Amino acid sequence: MSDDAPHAPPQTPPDLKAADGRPYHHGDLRRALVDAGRRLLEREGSAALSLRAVAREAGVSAAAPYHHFKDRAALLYAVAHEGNVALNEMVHTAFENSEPGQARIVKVGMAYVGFALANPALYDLMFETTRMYDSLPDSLEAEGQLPRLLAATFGASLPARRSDLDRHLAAIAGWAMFRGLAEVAQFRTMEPFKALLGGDKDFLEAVLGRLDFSDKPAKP
Amino acid sequence: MSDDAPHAPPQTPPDLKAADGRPYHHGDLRRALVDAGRRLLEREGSAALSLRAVAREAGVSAAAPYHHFKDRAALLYAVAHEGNVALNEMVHTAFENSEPGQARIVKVGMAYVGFALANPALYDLMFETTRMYDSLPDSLEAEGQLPRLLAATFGASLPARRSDLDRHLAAIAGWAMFRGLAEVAQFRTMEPFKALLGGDKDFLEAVLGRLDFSDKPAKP
DNA sequence: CGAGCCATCTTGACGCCGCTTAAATGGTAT
DNA sequence: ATACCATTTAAGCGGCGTCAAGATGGCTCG
Repeated sequence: MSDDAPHAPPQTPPDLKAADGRPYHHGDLRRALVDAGRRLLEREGSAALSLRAVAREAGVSAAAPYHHFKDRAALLYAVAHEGNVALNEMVHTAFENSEPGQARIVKVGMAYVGFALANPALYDLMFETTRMYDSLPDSLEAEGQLPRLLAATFGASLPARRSDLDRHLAAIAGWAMFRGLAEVAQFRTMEPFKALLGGDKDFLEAVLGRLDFSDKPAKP
Repeated sequence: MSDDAPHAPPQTPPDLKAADGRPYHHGDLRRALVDAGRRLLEREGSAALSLRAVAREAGVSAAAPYHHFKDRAALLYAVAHEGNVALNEMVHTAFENSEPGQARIVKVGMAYVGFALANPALYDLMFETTRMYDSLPDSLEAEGQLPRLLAATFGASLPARRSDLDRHLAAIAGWAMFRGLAEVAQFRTMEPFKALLGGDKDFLEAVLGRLDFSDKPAKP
């Protein structure tokens, strides 16, 4: 019933790498598996991300990953986590290189959606696993930081007198907008607009320009 | 190379049901399989939607579905399609029972997101398959009608003098907003807000109330 | 410096899956 | 009644996730 492992807990955490020196046989198989996963993801799409394929790609037996990942989902989490770190970094940079307000919203949004457009397979994977991250402890730095960044992005664009609830609702709406746009922007239907506006970048800027949270009460 | 079947083309289309009378052996297995799929979806989630499981649920052999669906994806399409018809109907009703402008945006949005909240597994499936619908011929009524409804919803809320491009961009932004909100609204993180505001309905209304496309040029 | 520990990795196996091929079945039309 | 042919079944292939048991080899401690 407790949160301990079923058998006697070992001295080293079970699925964390050795932390300083390189581990025993392979030389950090966990790292190699995640890298193999990212390679497979780019090469053949997220459907090809099987444990066996990843093990094959890393040159180990089919059961080897089970000493580093509890199951297939755990491996996907690990790959998606790296994506979240990268996305978080891009959004963070966009946040810091912009002034508060509408301009920042557009810049952060373009960073977010641009990442999804540049790494569609990886973003898909992150997307699929987000629902399950959501019910994990928030010890995952990158996953927790991103909502906070967005809250800051949208919250700060509101007039100072507005309530905390208003800020939160604005952040939620903005987050939803980014996620939705990241999805829709990949649709074939969008290509005419992209062509008309001169590419992904201008298309995103035009759509994000429609967002305005400047001054609107939560309950009319 | 042609689009004909590999063997001699039969008199009736291969994967459409018999259209009036009930077919040969089972009595409309295609219908039964889709129903079994929806049942399984609600009971065990979209991961359990295997062809074998659906066949088992319908009480036929594992290979039987292949005479009604080209592959697993085709079955998922069929189930998702029914979801799209239902969603389309709800959105259509919301559209007709509202005045143009901000009020309609909120009503249509609540219908859309409300459907996703009420049928999470089905919406997920629709969501996953939308990307592939997008590259299909638009002979699918419900799938094509929904974007048009949203375009009307957002386009009509713009002042008459605005350009067609503006209307389209507004529709895209709105569509993205709905999709994103349908996703985010299912997160555990949203529960405090829902509790604070008094439930799903008021939460959605509050967030959707943040959307404003009333008067904003496409290129500032 | 040698012996043993124990995490790591392999081998082999089980059940489920998507999908194919060939044979059986049973409405329907002649 | 009979022949046709769509429909369904039976059997099988390779791939998958996962587990149990054994082999391997780096690390630690005597």
